[in-house]
Amino acid sequence: MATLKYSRQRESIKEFLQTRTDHPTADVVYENMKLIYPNISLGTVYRNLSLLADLGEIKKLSSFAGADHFDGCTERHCHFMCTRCNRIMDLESEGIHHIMDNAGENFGGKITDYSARFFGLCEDCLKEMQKETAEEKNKNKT
Amino acid sequence: MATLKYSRQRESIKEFLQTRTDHPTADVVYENMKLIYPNISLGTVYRNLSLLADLGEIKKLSSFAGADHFDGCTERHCHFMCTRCNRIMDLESEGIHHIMDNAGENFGGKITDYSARFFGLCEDCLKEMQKETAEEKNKNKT
DNA sequence: GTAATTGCAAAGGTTTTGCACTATG
DNA sequence: CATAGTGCAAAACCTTTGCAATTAC
Repeated sequence: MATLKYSRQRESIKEFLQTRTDHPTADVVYENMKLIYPNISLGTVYRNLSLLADLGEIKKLSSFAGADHFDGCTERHCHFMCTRCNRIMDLESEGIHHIMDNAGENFGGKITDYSARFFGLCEDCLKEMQKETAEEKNKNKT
Repeated sequence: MATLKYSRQRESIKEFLQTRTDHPTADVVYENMKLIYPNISLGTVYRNLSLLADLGEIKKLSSFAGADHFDGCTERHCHFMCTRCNRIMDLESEGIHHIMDNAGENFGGKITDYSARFFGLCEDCLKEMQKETAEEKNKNKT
């Protein structure tokens, strides 16, 4: 196995992800890294994101739409994605881990991990929608 | 909204997915459709998969790893992916739907759907691994 | 010095799209 | 005959990779 050497770029990428709660994509990480290292390349960002994920220091969130997202928080937790504004938010989910047991009950293999994602409207969009509905009603009255 | 017209290709794609339980990728669908329509194009397959998913007649399983997978079964259910052979299998999951309530408890928005995926070793791979472990032990003895 | 890491650019895999043509209703 | 759907090819998109130069140890 290759010995790990320090890299400023990798350290910055990790720190950046840890300060963000919005699960940025590789491209967003790249744009932000360019502010610190104007010559950094997208390849370096991808290589480091991949390496950090392998080391377990960040998490890669595949399977939302389009590009992968990255999460600086490595504790097992769930995500919510708003179908209106596409924001991805963390969700308290201690009480959910037990579904691994549920799922394993009628299953001959061995379940060691899971990923749960929730979809719907975030608080902000819910309010927006309610506002719009109210406006619709007013319009119909007049 | 555009009026829908019948298409043999689309019908075949839907039927094909309904006979399969292994969640094929677009490319696998394409290869199988070529047996029926030698001139069918990959673009047509993608367009129809996308259309069928929008109509709710199939389900798109985004990025487990690499290409998207498609599921002819549209009832809400969970999936298991074996980390050894990469097979994707359906999982009984009636008892899991309630996590939507759990997740909604401390959440200001509105949760309307979820997707849960499980990872680990499938029954076959579990047995393979046990066999290998046994062989290792024997080797060490002699 | 040796080997890991970088920047760059080219290539890879997957999916979408513009266009002229064909088939459905 | 109007227009949805098709095949083809090019492009778009996201990610990985080969290589020579740089940096860490």
